[in-house]
Amino acid sequence: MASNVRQLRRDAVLEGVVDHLLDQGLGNACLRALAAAVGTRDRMLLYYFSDKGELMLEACACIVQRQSALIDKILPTGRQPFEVLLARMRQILKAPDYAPSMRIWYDALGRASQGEALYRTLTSRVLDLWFEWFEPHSSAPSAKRKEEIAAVIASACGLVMLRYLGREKEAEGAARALSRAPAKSPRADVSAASSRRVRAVSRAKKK
Amino acid sequence: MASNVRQLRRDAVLEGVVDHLLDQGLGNACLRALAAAVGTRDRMLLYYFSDKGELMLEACACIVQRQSALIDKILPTGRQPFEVLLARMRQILKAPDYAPSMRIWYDALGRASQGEALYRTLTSRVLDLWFEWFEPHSSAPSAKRKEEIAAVIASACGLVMLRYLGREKEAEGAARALSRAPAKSPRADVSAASSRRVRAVSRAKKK
DNA sequence: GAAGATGTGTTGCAGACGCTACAAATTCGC
DNA sequence: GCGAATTTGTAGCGTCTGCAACACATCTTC
Repeated sequence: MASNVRQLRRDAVLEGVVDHLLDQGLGNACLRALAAAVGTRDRMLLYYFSDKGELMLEACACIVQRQSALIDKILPTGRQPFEVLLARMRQILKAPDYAPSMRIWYDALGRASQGEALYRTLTSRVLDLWFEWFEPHSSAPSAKRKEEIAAVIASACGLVMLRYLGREKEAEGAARALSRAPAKSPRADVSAASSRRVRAVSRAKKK
Repeated sequence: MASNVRQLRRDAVLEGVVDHLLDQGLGNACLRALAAAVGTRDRMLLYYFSDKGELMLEACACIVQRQSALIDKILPTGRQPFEVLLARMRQILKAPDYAPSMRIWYDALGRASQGEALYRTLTSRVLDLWFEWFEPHSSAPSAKRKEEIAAVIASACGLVMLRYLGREKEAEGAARALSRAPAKSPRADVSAASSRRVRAVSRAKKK
């Protein structure tokens, strides 16, 4: 019971820290600043969490969970082709609710690529999450499903990267190009087929 | 003449700093460590460069230049379709020579997405470079060329991201999926056409 | 209401960092 | 060879960071 209260307070602190991280990014988040954002002192953070590392780990886990909840609301039901999934993934990543986590994603990516263990596990976990999310939604034959999902994730991340670097327009164009058949100009039939699919997306969105 | 010598020494120091950054990443690179790597003291770095910021900026510019040289060696001549360009871009980004700059790229990306001005200009510059590189190499009609190039850049970055997060296999699969027509399963004709193109890639590589 | 457990505030250490002050050494023009 | 400018070494300031020590407050339990 006493420890129950403690847990509640700990969770509240964690929640506050997460909010602050989503708002400010994890770059140079120091204990004192985090504590101030939650309305307490660094002393308290180290009281609830053994370590700054533990705090960050739990905070990131919390962020992943929030992402998970968010994405569930947006994913269309039923199996969909590449273009639809890509459009949806982009829609998710662009959503105002989701955007802050994307900033954190890139930050974690940088740290992970530098070998920091904490962020390697974090990014790995998020990737797994994404793969899981799409598994029941891809219309690709099961043999190629994983490939197609990976393609969706990779291109969506690339597109959002362009966006985050201020190349919104280029990202839009690239999305269009990716949703066309690779052999677009000489094959009217294919681009017609793919634009039929694109229309299917917008219909799906309205529903 | 004296100032010429100074310039030479400055360049040598810069070169050393760049090597160290490529080797260790820019995460938490501090003046003292950089200086030690070059065989001097932080005092000297601040003698040659007014600021840590100036040092980092010039070092990053230097890295971009090295990238530029590297990529020129790999890009195929003549205009090529999406799949070929994508394959080439991936080849470039995967090249052992290039890998270290990719780590730095992600690092800079994280910092840029957090608003750090220095890294925003840096990433922007690299993007421009990539766009320029591909401009004369895309076989897309000029109206759609920029879109297609953006698509190549975005997907390649996404694929390499997967790679860097330890999803080599998934990245390979995704690359295969992206080089197929989006509507692969129901359309044997299109996938045949695209695999024809893939074969063209390997021929181009050998040359 | 005393004794112990649990929670909170204050203070500051030890190390890292960017950067500066100041002086010694080296180089250069003459 | 000498005076002056350039180049290097040393020391350390001021700040920030994670974290610990210690004391006080509050609560629980009997």
